[in-house]
Amino acid sequence: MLVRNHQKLKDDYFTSDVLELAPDLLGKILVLKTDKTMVSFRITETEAYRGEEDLACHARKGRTKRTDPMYYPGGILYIYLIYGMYWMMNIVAGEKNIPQAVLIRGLDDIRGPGKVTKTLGIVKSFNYENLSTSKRIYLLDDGLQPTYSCAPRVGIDYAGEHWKNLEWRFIANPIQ
DNA sequence: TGAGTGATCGTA
DNA sequence: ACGATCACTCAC
Repeated sequence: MLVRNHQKLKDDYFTSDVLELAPDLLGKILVLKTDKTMVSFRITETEAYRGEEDLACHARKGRTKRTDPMYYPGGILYIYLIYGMYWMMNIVAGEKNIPQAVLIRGLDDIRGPGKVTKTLGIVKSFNYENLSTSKRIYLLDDGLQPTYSCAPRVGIDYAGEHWKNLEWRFIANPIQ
């Protein structure tokens, strides 16, 4: 059996542009620790939200209390509630003051961003959590880079034709 | 196909 | 202060 080197992903990795980071996160291993348990899943689906000019991005209205995490340097989490029911988990990307984030839409056999957070127990308290220094959540790279396909982003009809049609959703092909 | 649910933000 | 909006899911 091939033994791979599991490398924890650090700050620098996350400051690249969201259009590089979002597809690159496919295949990375998300690790979540509680007092007694540790679970891990591979990331299988992501979506990119890119700056104030992106009319699908929350930051299109500028920096507010809600969008504040996106203006941090890449590597922290941006967590928010949608439809009154579902927590969404995003990994902030890019340099400081450039609001970009990657929505985690799927892990292994978990499809849908609401199910992802429900399964992992991700709630508002994970907002601003730093993936490089956190003891309870971080990412590992074991070198696997799945091939993937692209598609338009979901649930952003309000963003207008241009932004709606961009294929900024990345779906990993099943791992052999 | 539409009900459920509540934080957020624009308009006052 | 109120009301519209919303990176969703599940049951019909």
